[in-house]
Amino acid sequence: MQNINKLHVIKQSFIFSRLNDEELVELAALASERSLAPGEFVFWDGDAPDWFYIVAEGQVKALKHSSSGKEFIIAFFGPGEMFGEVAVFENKPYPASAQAVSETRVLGIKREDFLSFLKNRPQVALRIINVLGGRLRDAQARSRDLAVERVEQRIARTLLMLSAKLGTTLPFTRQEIADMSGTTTETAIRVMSRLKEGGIIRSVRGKTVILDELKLRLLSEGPPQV
Amino acid sequence: MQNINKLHVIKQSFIFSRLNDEELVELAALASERSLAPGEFVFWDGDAPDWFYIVAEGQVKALKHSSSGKEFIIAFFGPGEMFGEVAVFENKPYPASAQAVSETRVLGIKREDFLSFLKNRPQVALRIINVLGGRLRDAQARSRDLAVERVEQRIARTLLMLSAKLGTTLPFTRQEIADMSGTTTETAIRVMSRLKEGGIIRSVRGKTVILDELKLRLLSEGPPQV
DNA sequence: CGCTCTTTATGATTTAAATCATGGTATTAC
DNA sequence: GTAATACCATGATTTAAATCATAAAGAGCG
Repeated sequence: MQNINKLHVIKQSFIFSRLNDEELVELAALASERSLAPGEFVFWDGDAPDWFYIVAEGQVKALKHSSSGKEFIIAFFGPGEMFGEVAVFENKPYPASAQAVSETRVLGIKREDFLSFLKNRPQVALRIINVLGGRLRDAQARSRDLAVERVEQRIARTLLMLSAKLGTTLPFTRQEIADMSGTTTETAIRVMSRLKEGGIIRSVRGKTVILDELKLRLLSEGPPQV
Repeated sequence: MQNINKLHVIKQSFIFSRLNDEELVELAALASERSLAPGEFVFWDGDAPDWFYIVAEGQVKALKHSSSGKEFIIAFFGPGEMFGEVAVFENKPYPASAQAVSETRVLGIKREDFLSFLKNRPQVALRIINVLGGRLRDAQARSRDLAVERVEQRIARTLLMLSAKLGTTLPFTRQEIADMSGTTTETAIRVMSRLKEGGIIRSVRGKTVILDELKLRLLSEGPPQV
């Protein structure tokens, strides 16, 4: 019944995909499922880190607000991806909020259950290290970009990053792209209008298709005037 | 002889501090020492990830350059801290350069040696997860700051972050603070001159002392006009 | 000791991007 | 089917911070 479904989800996720059947069953027994409507929050920035999550279906975005209330999107997570793990490992409040984008189902595992499960599974730990390493790399590259690149390049990089993960069709509004690139909606619209004119992207309401990745890459790497 | 020294360094580091004597000796045998003059590079952005490092003595900074050559300082590492690990785990080129700040000694362990050592040490893996988790949290918070906060607040946060790690006396020039905060040297000087006038910091050439952490925290959290 | 180099300082000017403002056009809601 | 809402678009204005320019003072060096 429902546990079969959980098994499937767990098996699908990179960090658990190498578990044997017995372990999968054990883990599935620890997991509870939760359904979320679009816009609903899985947890809020500052909540106690009681649960470790995997996306089963749909999409979750991690976001943080500035002191003045502006939103910044840290990442999107799709089926099979874990989130909330940093807080769980450190036993500190979640450092960001997690919000369902679409109709979404997640699997949650209680902090203690997860940690004790992990204690005897070095392979899983190594996989987690891999995932965290990759995210750290991305986060640092992104910091650098936000610190020293200008908007046009930041937006280009955001688009490239997204397309590397999701393919050439990106289901995001200008507002969301702005919130990922550290700029305003208006500026994102302006920049992307130019990209459209240049034949680099095509877009309709809430959806952007990357047409010319090469040009986009050039743009992201150097100022046009060089 | 020299191995005693290595042992000491390894034991000092958070991720290895729980190893037993036998394991420590084994690991020390794998480690080679390297001395660096101030300004010398341990590795460059893009190099093959052949070595995993721990700082033995001195200080190493991780930095990245923008397409236009501007420098961005990702982090400083002191004695007992690991660096270069992300590249080693992912087996991808180092994502940033590592440069000795002062007269520095590091211990290097070959990628394969380190990974096979790790395979049978889940406790070490869990510790690494902890460190990576903490760094990821920091990197994401920093991205948010760079994306949505203004210079004054970013600089305040940089100072707070540094003082949380190193104490109230910070051995950095305005230029370095600027490179960590994603701004220019002039702007960092201006902002810090104001902090000085406000009695929040005291400073002499290349050194800054935080006098009023509370005020600094207020400044970092909200716009003064509110 | 004088010379050079680095760090701090400060003013003037420019510029990229934010902000303010307004309008059109799909989509969804009632 | 009309109203309300979300998204895209563009112009005008403002502003924060970069850039350009110049200078002084502390450190290091021959």
